[in-house]
Amino acid sequence: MLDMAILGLLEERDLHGYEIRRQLRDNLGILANVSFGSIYPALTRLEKSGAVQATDSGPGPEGQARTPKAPHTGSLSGELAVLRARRHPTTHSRRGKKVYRITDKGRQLFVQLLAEGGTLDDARSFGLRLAFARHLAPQARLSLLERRRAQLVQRLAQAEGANVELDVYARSVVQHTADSVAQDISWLDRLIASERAAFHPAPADLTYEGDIR
Amino acid sequence: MLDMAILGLLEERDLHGYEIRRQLRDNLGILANVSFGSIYPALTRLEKSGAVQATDSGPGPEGQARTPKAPHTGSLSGELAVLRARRHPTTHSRRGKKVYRITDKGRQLFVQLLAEGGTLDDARSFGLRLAFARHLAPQARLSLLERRRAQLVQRLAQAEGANVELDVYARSVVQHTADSVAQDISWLDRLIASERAAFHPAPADLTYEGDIR
DNA sequence: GACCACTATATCGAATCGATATAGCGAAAG
DNA sequence: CTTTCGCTATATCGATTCGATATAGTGGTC
Repeated sequence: MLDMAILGLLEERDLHGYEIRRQLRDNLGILANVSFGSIYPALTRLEKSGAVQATDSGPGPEGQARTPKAPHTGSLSGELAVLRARRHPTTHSRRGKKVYRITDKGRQLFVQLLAEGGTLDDARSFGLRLAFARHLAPQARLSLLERRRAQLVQRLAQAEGANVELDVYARSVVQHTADSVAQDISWLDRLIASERAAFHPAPADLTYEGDIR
Repeated sequence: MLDMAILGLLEERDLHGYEIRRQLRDNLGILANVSFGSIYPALTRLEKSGAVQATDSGPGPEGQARTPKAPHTGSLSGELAVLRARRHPTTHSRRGKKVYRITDKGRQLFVQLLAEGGTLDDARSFGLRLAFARHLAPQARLSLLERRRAQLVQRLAQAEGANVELDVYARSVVQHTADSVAQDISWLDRLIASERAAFHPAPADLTYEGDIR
């Protein structure tokens, strides 16, 4: 789920982890607040699978590899930090920016994740998918919306006869959630209608121009 | 989060894992669909912490199994049987059940989790908390509602100026999510007003000559 | 020069999910 | 009668995500 979002952002431009998090938080923050504990592992596995490439960007415009200057702070804590870092020499990274670039394989994976991947159970996952839906073909976009709609309708139907024997608070929560789901459905209905209108630009026009089989 | 829900159910009566899942799904399913992969580990850690006790007992005192006369055929009947079973949950007491009972420590933990524990970031967590809010003291209940409200207001404010430079789909998702949050807030407002009315049972207590409408 | 806020990467443990394995049992199907 | 099917019931595994925490460079302020 997060992989898809990251790839979607990298479609626009190359980014490093911190920037990815900021863009997600600033633009889609109300939808999904993603933590670093998710982003960095996600970037690592995307790189490992070949979907993105990391380019170690230097501090200056020359972009050369940074000279590994030792932390000569003179403080005791600094020396201890160096020792600790040497004791765990896993990649022992210098704190430079790692700028990631999407590969062809990544673009392929992105569209696949967008169209089929993952569940569209929760609003989080579906919302992120829809937020990048401009990268989908029109019929795939429509299919995404309709599948989500069907899922919500089913969820609503299941909750129909369940309100019995609940106290005020539980019933209020269930009722409010059901109302929210109903509103999600009508929102999806508007989106679906809009999609169909874009696909058939003259729905009430019965001339021979728009051939429908 | 799940621990709280399990303890809340066990406050009512002793249950085993499968029943816990069914009750959650049937009653609060629209809110949170919990999988066995969460429930059984949760029960294990609750038992390990002393909040619940497992009694290896067979069929409990409820024992009255309804005889399901079901003259149905094939796979279609299977679906119908599922639907009917959900409406009329029959407690089949079968082999090797682990029935869990809440302890005093568990009741203590339950109220603590309900009032303070965990984040109330997502609707899932808060909804489950509120669903069991009858076990809270009135002022703790009010505090829960108000903290959630403040959190949503902040979230909404953060998303104010973020709509720029998003395409149609992303903007639609963000806008719809913001609308949902706004509706959540007014729902909370109604609940808070209702709580305050219950706490001050005579809001129209007008000693002076006043207008009562 | 001390302090603080922001940028930046990384790791850890815990919680949850979805899939899967295993098995008993009742009823319909053949 | 035996097979098959579906429901009940417990458990585990790998993957993902979160929140907390550690580390460190940079730039601005008092």
